[in-house]
Amino acid sequence: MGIQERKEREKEHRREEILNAAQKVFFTKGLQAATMDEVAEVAELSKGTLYLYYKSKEDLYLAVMMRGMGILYSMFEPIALSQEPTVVKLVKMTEAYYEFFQKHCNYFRMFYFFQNPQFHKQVSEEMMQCCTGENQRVWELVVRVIQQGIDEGDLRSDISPMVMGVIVWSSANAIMMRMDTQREYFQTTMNVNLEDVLKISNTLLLQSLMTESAKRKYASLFQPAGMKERVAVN
Amino acid sequence: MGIQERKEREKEHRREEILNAAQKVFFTKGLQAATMDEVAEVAELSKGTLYLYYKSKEDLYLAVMMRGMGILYSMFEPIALSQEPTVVKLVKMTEAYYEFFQKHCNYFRMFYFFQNPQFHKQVSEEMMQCCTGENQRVWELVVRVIQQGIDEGDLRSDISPMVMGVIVWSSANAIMMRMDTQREYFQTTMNVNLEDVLKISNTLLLQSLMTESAKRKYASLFQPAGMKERVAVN
DNA sequence: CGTAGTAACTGACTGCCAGTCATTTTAATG
DNA sequence: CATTAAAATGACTGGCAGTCAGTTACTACG
Repeated sequence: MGIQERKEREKEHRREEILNAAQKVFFTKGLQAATMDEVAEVAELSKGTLYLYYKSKEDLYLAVMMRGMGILYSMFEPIALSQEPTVVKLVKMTEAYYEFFQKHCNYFRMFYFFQNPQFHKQVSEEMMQCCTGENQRVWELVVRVIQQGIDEGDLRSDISPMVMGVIVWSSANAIMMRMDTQREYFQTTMNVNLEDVLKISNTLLLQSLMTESAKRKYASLFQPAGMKERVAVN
Repeated sequence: MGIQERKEREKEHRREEILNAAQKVFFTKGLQAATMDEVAEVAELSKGTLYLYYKSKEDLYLAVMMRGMGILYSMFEPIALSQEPTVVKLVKMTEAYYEFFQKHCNYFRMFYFFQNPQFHKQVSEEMMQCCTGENQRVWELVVRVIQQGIDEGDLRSDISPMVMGVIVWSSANAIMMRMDTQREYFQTTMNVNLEDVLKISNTLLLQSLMTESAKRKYASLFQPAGMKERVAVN
């Protein structure tokens, strides 16, 4: 009975095609302005069919967002699994997240909505669990590296790895969100370069989480984080 | 001609009443689920009248949000103008922001939308400027205090006050947003208490922005920021 | 083949809501 | 009381998410 299996494959393929169409529309229009009619048109299907595969516009939106999470995971994984020193791994992971933000800005933007509780209400239970699961996967990667850093004595042992993770992640996230929405505003009206802000913030936080011995060991990593020069203008 | 003036007052009063009604509805339903019909009903006016006073639902939403900004300003101002040492002021301001978050959570939530570029498009130019102006007012208060700290030698001089402001503000904001949306999630599945995270994050950042002399001077301020105990469970 | 049965798909339709505008109400003025 | 301007109204429009009765395509079996 290869037919059942072929049908499964075709169904999966349809799901993907709908996702491709939705991605195009959401990327160009955003959640609000995108319409299911337009997604249907791009997918060359009727609107009704979309609802056979996804429960709502919001579910579809999250399904696209999950692709982004997958990409982020695939960028973090090789770093986490590499043989480099933990502190280096952490620096590389923050850089990777910034790279993700730059190269996959549209996915990054979708993460906004996941933060908004109003949005949560419009999403099906399953999709929500699916997302938190994917989220968890990425998160565990981060925490594992931090734990390793603590075990090796490079990171302080008086703060739990999860707490460290939340601190570093949240602040990087917040600054990148600002880059996305207000980069020019900060640049022109305040002469603040948000790329510098991100670098400085990451450096300060990471250093304050490191042990004294690690600071000495990895001092060279942070030396050229140019704070003085750019600021001196003012 | 006192009549003109009375009419002006009445008009202003109407505007306020509409705002009160809108606030009630937005606070209970959120932006999406709230309808202009409902606001009209609560305001005991017809829907058309709302549009004589506010250009759109989103404009009305931002008008309510501005009240929140005003409250925040009124909480920051006395601290900024007080005669206490700068480092103490900064600590108090972070505490004040947390207090704002707790007591005026509904306003805090509205700030989310202001961050979303998709939302911006639906707002009139005037209202947008009005908001950024109010935002600026609060911001200047923060930057002024930081500048003072630099001048007095308590804060490092190699990072601009604006950059420091963005770093501290963004990270506090991000963590409080998480408190609002995922407090239980973090508590139950990860045994992370976000109140601790906020405190630790603020402490770490503030300390890394302080000069060596200031760290010695104000060491007592940060001593009891209990990191070890709570975490030791795990 | 042909036909019964099922899975996939369709698009007209419903309900909801933001925003509009012709009409009505209110109130100031002479 | 008549005139006029300002304020308020609510029926209406257009657009969209989501539905469902009906159609089509595909498979299995006699």
